[in-house]
Amino acid sequence: MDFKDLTTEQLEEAANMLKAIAHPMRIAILGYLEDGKKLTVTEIHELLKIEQSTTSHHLGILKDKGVLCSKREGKNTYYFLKHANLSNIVNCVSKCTMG
Amino acid sequence: MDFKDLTTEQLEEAANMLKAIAHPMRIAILGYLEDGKKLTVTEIHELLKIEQSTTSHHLGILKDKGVLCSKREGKNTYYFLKHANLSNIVNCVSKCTMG
DNA sequence: TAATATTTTGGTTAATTAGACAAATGCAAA
DNA sequence: TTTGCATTTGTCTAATTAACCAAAATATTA
Repeated sequence: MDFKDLTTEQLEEAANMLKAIAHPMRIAILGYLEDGKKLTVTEIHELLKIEQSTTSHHLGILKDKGVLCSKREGKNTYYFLKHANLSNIVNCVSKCTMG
Repeated sequence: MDFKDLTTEQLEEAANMLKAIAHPMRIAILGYLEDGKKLTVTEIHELLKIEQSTTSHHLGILKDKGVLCSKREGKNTYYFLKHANLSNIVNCVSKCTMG
């Protein structure tokens, strides 16, 4: 692939996705959503020990920018990765912080 | 790898790297630096048709957050990827904006 | 030394973002 | 319908970021 072929719109969409991911809490959230896992807002807020409404905000940002999808089932809303390979991004950048 | 094992510091470093990349111009810059390519500030500013000092600013951000390295040779400063696999990030997020 | 080319830094203003809280909405069971 | 749980939305202030321009710093050449 040749990135020089990306349009301005595609560059901005890509930037928006990365901007959505580029936050410690949101990276941690993605860490829990590998391999097609689906979690509710409450589960994530308990796992990460952050305010429930703050959790919802972060999930909303990730969904809005095309990183996550959500599906309501009864009282709960389950969140999960829109593209499986988005885990690679977190994977890759994490590797860089370790080596 | 288990992201739940990442420390707060590592999460923040990862977030800072992604934040540095998460900008249309900076994604475009990384697009030109695949495969170990090295380019000068002037070359990049001409390729992207943005102000020279703006280019330097963007490169400085990428270097400061550990995405790029630089090496001065004579009058010129060459910039290049610090980790080869950082191309994967741009690659991955670009794919998501195309399919 | 002086002049030129390349790059970095600093100052400014406008725009965006984070985090907290409160209020409102959606759903299910009694 | 009323109650309670889960989630979303709105509002606010503080902090961060972008882009431009001008000035300074670094290195080469005359």
